[in-house]
Parts: sequence; C-alpha cells; structure tokens
Amino acid sequence: MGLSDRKKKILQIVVDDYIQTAVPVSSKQITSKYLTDISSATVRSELSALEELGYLSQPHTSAGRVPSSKAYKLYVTELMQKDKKLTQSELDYIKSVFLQKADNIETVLKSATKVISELTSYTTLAVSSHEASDRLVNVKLFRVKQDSALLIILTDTKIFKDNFIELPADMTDDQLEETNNILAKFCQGKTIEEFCDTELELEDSFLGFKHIFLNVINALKEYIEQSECYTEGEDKILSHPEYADVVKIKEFLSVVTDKDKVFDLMSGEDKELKINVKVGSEGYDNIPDGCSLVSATYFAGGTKLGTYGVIGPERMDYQKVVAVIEHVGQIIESILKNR
Amino acid sequence: MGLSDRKKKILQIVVDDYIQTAVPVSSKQITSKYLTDISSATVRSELSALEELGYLSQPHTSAGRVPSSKAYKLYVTELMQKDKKLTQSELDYIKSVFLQKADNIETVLKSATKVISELTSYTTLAVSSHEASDRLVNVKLFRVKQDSALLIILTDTKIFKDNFIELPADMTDDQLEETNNILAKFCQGKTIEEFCDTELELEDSFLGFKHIFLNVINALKEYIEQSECYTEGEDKILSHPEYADVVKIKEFLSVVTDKDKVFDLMSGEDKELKINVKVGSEGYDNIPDGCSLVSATYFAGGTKLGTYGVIGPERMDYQKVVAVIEHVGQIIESILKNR
DNA sequence: GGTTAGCACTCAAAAGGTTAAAGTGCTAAC
DNA sequence: GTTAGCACTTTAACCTTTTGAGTGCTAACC
Repeated sequence: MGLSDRKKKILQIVVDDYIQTAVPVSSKQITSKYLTDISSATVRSELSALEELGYLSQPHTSAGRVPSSKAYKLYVTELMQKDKKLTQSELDYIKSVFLQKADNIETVLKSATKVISELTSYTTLAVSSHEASDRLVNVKLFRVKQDSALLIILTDTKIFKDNFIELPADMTDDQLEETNNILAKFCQGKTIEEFCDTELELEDSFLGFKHIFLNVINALKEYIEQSECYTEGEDKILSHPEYADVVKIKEFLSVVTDKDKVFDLMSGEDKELKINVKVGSEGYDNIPDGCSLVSATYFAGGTKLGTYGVIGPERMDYQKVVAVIEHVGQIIESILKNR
Repeated sequence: MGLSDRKKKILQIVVDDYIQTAVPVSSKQITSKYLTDISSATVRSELSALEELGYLSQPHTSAGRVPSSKAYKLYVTELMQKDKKLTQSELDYIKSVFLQKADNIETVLKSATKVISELTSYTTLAVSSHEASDRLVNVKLFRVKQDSALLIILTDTKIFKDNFIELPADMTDDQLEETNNILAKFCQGKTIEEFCDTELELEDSFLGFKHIFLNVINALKEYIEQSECYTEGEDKILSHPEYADVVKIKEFLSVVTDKDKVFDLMSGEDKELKINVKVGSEGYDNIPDGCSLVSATYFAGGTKLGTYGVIGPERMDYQKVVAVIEHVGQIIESILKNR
C-alpha cells in the first residue's frame, strides 16, 4: 500500500508544519507556503484521501488537518529528513559540558540528561542500569566500625555502589584483609552473575565468616535490581500548547515525577544502540496519553550504561530530538573509551 | 496592636475555612457554621475592620474575604491549633517506612521526602548538607587502577562520598597503605574544616606523594560544597485550585524542578531544629509567588543532616504539615541515635 | 482522468447581552 | 454594641449573534 510520491510529500509538509506551529494545516497553507504550483483544490482532494487512509484527521469540519499517530510513525521512519545537523554552538555546548564533568558515570548521566533536555526543550528521562552481565573489577569491604563494613563494588564501567555489611564483632583486621583477598580472587574477570553463581570453597578456618560472603552476594543481587533514575525539564512540557489543560499536565507529571513509572517507561527491550521511537500511547500503556518517547540505550565496551529518553507531545520535533540523542550518545561513548 | 479576642477568633475561622475550602469566606458562612450566637452583620463589621488592618482582602466587592499573607503569618504563630495529632495509621505508616529503609543516610532522606509528600499532599524538597563542621571518622584511598584510586570519606553521621584521585604510576601498594595510615591518623577526631587546615608534615621519603594529600583536601573541600537534592510530589500542586492556571504552574515547576533553585530555597539560615515557616513570597525572592515554605533542619548528634521543606500554596494546611515534619524529624533522630 | 474555480455549507471562537446569585455596606431601629 | 432590612455591585452562567476559516462538491477545463 505505497503512497504516491505527491501524497508522501504532502503528508510530510503537514507533519512538518504542524510540528512547528501546532495549528491544523489547511490546503491553502500548503499551496501558499510549500506547493505553489498546484491548486488548493487538488491538495484538498489529496488530504481527503490521506484522511481516508488514516494518516490525517480534522478536529472539526471547518478546520485544517492534523497528523494521526500513524502519520507520525511514517514520518519518523520514512518522511523526515534524518541527517539534521546541530548548529556549531550546540555542538560546542555539548562538548564543553562533557569535558568538564566526566568524573564518574553518575555525573555523566546527569549531565547528559540536562544537556538533552536543554537542547531539545523536552522532558528528558534516564535510568542507569546495573546489569547482571556487568564485569566486576573488584569487590572490597572497608571497615567502618568494629562490627560493620562498607561494601564497594567496582565494575568495568566504573559504576559502583555502596552498602553496609555486618561483621562478626570479633573479626580481626587480618581476617578482614584475608576476606578481601578472597573476594578479589573470586571476582577476577567475572560478571556479577557469574560471581553470584560461584560455589565458594572456604578453608575450614574461614567457615565462620561464610555469612559475610553470602551477604556480599545478596548485596550484589540487590545492586542489580537497583537503578538510578534521572529527570530533567519536567516543566518543559508546559510550553507546548497541547498542554494548556491542567488535567493533561497532571497526567503527564504523575508519570514523569514517579521514579517507578519512569523506570517502567525506560526499561524497554532495546538491546541495540539504535534509537527507538514510540509514537502515541497506543500499545504502550506506560506512556501518557498523546505522548511520544524517543529513547536510546548507550553502551560502553559491551556493557549497558543506561537508557535515555525524551518524552513529549506526539507533535514532537523528532528531527531535532533524534539528532541530539544521537550526538550525545557518540560523545559519551568517546569519553568513556578514552579513560 | 493587639487584636480583640473576637477578632482573633474570627480571623482563625476565616483562615481555617479558607484553607479547607479555597472559597472566599462570607459573613454568613461564619455565623451559620461557627459563630451561631452572633449575627452576620456583626461579623461583617469585624471583617471590615480586619480588612482595614490588612489581614483580609476581597477578590471583588461581592465576594467573601480571603486571608492575606499577614493573616497566615499570625495564624501560624498564634492562631492555629499547634498540637495536632497524626492519626494512628499515619503514625504506623511513617514507622513502617523507616524500619524498612535505614541503611544509609541517602535512603533515609529519600524515604523521608516521600513520606512527607505522601502524608501532606504537597511537594516536598530536601537537601542533604555536607558541613565543614562534620566530624571525620575515616578517609581512605582504595586503588582501582594502577594510577587511580577511589576516595572514601566517612563522617560520624555515616554520610559518605566518593571521588577519584590520581596516583603516581609507580606507587606501590605498601606506599598506598602507608598513605592511608597517615590519612587515618590525620583525620582522627577532626572536623573536615580542621582537617583541611592541618599543616601536614611528611617524612622526606613521602614528599613525592604530597600532591595526593592536597588532592584529598581538595576533594574534601569539594565535598562540602556539594549537596544532594531530593524532590517528591512535584505534581501534587496541581490538585489545588489556585493552580488551575498554566502560567502559575509553570512558575512553580520551574523552581521546584531546578536543583539549583531548590538548593537556594533550602539553604536558609536555620541552625535550630525548630520549624521555619515562610509565608508568601514577599521578602523571600526564591519562593514562587503566592507560595509558602515550611522547613526544618534535622540534626543527629550535633551534625546537620539536611533540610526538609514542604512547599505549596499560601493556603496550606499548616497544622498538618507542621505535625508531619515534626514527627518525621523525631523518627529520623531516634533511628540515627540507635545505630 | 486529473486539475481547477466557484460556491454553499459547517463549525468554532469571539463578542455581546441578559439573568441569577452571592455578598457586601449602609442605615435605622433595638 | 448589635441586628434586620435593603440597595448596590460584581461575577458566573447562559444564550444569541456574528465572523471567519476551511471544507466538500459540482461543473467546467485541459
């Protein structure tokens, strides 16, 4: 069911114009601004056909046409210009932010969220995932009080997490060091999953400390389940005319300000570095009604770092959003490679 | 300029009623619901006098009275019933949350923010402060790669922070251990401020590592400046009728979703455990127009843990908010004391 | 057969007008 | 000092009219 070239062109014009203006697009608009060589009556019959096919709709009989979800989907995959370039000042801005702040993965995630939100003018979400397949670099206990230690988990992407573990009150520093040596040997080159599955064999003299190792494993399991969640620009949605209604704002904010819901939203199946676009809420029950989500998962050296997403009205500047997310992804990857 | 008892009573009724209903209070309302023994005409003249004194105003001539900021201020300090008790289920809820999650200070802060927001139905903000007067328990470097180490800072309130420090490539493990011993000795019982001011005397053989110590001090100074910021229930504001207007919502959200602004808001001068109420935006230029902020700073063993605040419309249920904040503060303190 | 001018038709948004209800302030009497 | 009574004010709700934008259809045109 291929659309004729002219239909595609007209559909693209309608979507482009509507994304920019938020005003239903009329046949006259199209002929005066874009297609000056054909008459509005011709366009009108094409629009009517596109409506028949489900790509457009009218808010009311005497209004212009508005794209449907189906139109946005086609727009994203086929119609829109995909190699949109960011301006030099935007590129410079991105670079400057990441040069400054790249100390640890959390900072990078936070900065990325902020940068994306700033440049796109949409709410930006991110979750940092801790995967069972993350490779461990070291696991170490660090005594705090006589009977408790801080657990440090280091993975190859330098993400790490902290947790308190109880120690037997009579454990000596030497014994703790020995424990750390055993932990270091155990985790050598293993993924978290592999570490947790390892049957640990302790010397008899160490059996009394077995529960420490079990606690470490528990902490690792907990670590996998946890994920940090970052949000920026929750207020950005208000600049868009479709959110003039308090009820809609409420619906949007109740999702975006709830970390659990954000996590649900972002924990898609996307295993590729490719950009994922979900238009409209149909089929995706987590996305607020009438919203779209553009997301990407960033990797460094095979390890999943986290997922980013821009969420906004269906009438979203997909070109810009895709360009920004793509570029930030490249920058992050190059930063993490060089360290 | 003492108000007569009757004026106070009437003012209290107006504020109470308006907080509950958000509808301008009329003289008839007052006489039929609260003061059945006097006539509405009498109340009317009192209301008129209260308006003259700046405690009340009218949205328009044929409307009831609405409290002014001045009225809310008086209400908070004098008029409102202060020993409002939480219900048993509310108390149980608070207890259950904190029993479950008290692993580290960040978790406690997050839970507290959530609990307060949930129980009050207002947006809740919190910042965890790192004070120069925090007492150090230990400072330790933990090698990650040959040339970089993770810095762990432990203070007596168990808050801690992490940061990477560069090591000379040829530094041995023994030298690192020695460095840690020196750090441990140096920080013994000192506050962060004292630690940073200490003139460190190194043995000749260790002078080559002096920059490590300087970096640690820098990290500590950075640590003091940093502060985490938690927000919950940004969407709660939308339930209140005064926020039916998108412009007002925008103003509110632009403050509440901006971590820098939240920090400004919360970094008041409050050194006491007392509850601080800022009514209306006049004089406090960070608070969004027409908002009030009820905040408290929590301490544990003399160390400032962080500041909490509930922000919402001037027409806020101060009784409830104060009661919740007070109670959560007590719970946190008792938790942190028993560990 | 596609394209176009012309025109009747539809609908929403804006503007204007009317009414009803709520609440006050004032006055005169108690 | 308190109260009943009444005139006055103002908003909110409702209805009506007008205006303008945009379409769909038809008949003519190439």
